[in-house]
Amino acid sequence: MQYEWGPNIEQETETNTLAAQTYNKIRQDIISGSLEPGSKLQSEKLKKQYDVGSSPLREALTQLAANGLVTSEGQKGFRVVDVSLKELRDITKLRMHLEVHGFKESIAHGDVEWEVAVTSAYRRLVHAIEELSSGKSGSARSWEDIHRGFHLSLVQGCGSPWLISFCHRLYEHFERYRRIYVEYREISPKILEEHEALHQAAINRDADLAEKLLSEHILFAARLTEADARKKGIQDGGEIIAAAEQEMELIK
Amino acid sequence: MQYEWGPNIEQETETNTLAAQTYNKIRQDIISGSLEPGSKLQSEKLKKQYDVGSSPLREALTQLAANGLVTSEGQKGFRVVDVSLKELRDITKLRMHLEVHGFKESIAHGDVEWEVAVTSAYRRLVHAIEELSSGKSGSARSWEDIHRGFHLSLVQGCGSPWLISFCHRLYEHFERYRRIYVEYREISPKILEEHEALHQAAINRDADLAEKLLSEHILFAARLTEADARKKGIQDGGEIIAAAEQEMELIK
DNA sequence: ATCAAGTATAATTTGGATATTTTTATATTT
DNA sequence: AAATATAAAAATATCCAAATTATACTTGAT
Repeated sequence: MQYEWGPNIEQETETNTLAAQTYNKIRQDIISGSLEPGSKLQSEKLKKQYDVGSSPLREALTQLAANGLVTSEGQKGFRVVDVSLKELRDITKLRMHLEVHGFKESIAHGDVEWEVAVTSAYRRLVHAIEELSSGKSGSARSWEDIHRGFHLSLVQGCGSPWLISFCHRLYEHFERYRRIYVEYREISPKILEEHEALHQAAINRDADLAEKLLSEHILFAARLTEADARKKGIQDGGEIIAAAEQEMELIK
Repeated sequence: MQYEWGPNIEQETETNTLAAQTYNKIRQDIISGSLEPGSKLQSEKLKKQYDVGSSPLREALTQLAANGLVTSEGQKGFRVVDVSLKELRDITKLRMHLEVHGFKESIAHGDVEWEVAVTSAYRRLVHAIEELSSGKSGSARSWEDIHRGFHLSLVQGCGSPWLISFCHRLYEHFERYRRIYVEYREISPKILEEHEALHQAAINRDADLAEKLLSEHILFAARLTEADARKKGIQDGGEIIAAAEQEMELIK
């Protein structure tokens, strides 16, 4: 969150403290699902696994806890935060609300720098899709990073560092659900089309279209995730109706 | 953030770990302004001041950094996060956006428990005002806690733990600006009236009125804070127009 | 089966070791 | 002589490993 130099991408700088490196590694492992939801994070095991001492590890876990990827109870250590359909829906609704708001603000107030950033992110996305479909997977950044980069670029121009940081956090948690539950599919032409449309809406500054496209895009991803999560037997939060779908009605 | 037991007040449980206690103390001191914005947080001094060792202190600071009250740069330690009019406006806009949204959601979906909670929070507020104006200040909870309790109760029924947690964080940061800059005034009858109106709107489930009242309430507080901040020479973020005021136009 | 005491395990904290940054002093160049 | 560059010293952030304290488990008695 910085105001002097304008809105920025949340620091991904390779901070060299052990604690920061460990934070990134564990974060990756939680989002990718290799550290399972609800599982206990025992310090001794983690110290061996990530080859660090107590202090950096503890610092990493504390940070993760503050970001909501880990829970920390009293004197009982840390756990990977649990998952539920209820929370998936909550995250989805709020993502729709905030990202759409941020996107429209970007469209209203974003400067040329923002347009350039969106286009760059879009080009990287296209490039990554081409590489993936042609087999060679050797891109520097991962598909996940590039995809996140595009979505966050849309709100990057809104002028509100706070809103941007909230969108980051929500995206991160949403991504965890997707990576845990959605089984890999070929990247369909539909994906490319949707992102192209979003890019166009941004460049054309078409706020209404932007709202419609982004809402649908997020909701579609959420539906897919929820469907696959059900198959794999995620615990239901106890509700029947996907509240996010109601929200959609308002848009149509 | 918990889904099993429904929306809840962010844990204020007296966790007994030293780190948690230290976190609370430093947090208080930052919000109250006794630890000045931008000032360096030197570990040796803090260790003496709060009478703790390195690890709990570091843990507290790490947590504060993740919550945005503290910045931590590379190997250069921690600082109290700086203030600017630009950020005050950002927080204000987003608070208006999110708290109003949460309040309306509470009105739409909140159950009886929520109504009870709002009324309780309101009664505590009235009681506190009476005590303050009659001189005896011996209430258990501080005025700040009670006031925060009331405002957060309004969004408590919205059914979205994520939205609630965002409102918490924004309120916390907004409160810091207020406590640092707004010079103490008698609690005017206006304050009591405004909160009574908010309470009534909640109980009557009047969403439109709720939106109007809460927007105005937040904006009024922001104006007051900004005015006093200018007097005391806060650094301006470089903008001239209070963007939040535009938002108000939409409501009228 | 339930409870209590004792043991084992694991989280938290302490205090000090290591590595980095900042400051100060000295030397070199313009 | 002033300014810049280099090197030593001080300050301070980060990290580790041992000591402490709290929780979880086991065992034996009621």
